[in-house]
Amino acid sequence: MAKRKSAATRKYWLFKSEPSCYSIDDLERDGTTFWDGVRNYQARNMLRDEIQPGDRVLFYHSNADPMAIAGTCEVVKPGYPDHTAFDPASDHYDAKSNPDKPTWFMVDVKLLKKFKQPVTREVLKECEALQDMMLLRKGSRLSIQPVTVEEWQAVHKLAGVKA
DNA sequence: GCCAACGTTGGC
DNA sequence: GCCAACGTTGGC
Repeated sequence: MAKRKSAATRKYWLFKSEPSCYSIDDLERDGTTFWDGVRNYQARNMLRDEIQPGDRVLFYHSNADPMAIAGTCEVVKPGYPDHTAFDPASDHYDAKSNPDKPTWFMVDVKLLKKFKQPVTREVLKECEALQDMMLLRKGSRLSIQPVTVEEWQAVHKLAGVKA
């Protein structure tokens, strides 16, 4: 699998997590983690086929107070089978999935930056440059979403951080 | 292949 | 806690 190394070919994404499940503070503690538990085919396809080492990720806290982009991370390992699907003890267990023919995939990410001031959903909604952002569309439930470079930059501007 | 019923997500 | 949007399931 070819690695993306240059900024020119880098892609940008947004990953959602409920902080009660896994937060940016957990990632700060761990440094690197595997992004398990995605059980949606559209998101799976991105994890398996599109997301590459060197790609950048906005870390979004969903179902939280406040809902916010809490920081960023970098993909360090491309898609590989999500072993939690085979573990009956896991919350993400999928009885129908088969280790010989994995259905669900995950990637590894490492923390890049925890924003000192998380960029809240409220602030995102007010930003002119983010009016088309998938995250802000009504009924948008995908937990893995593509982000444009312009959106990536706009979020950093709001965070007061160099992109 | 259609579609109603159901379960989940996630903002409000 | 509510409920709209969405994905999945299963009967036909």
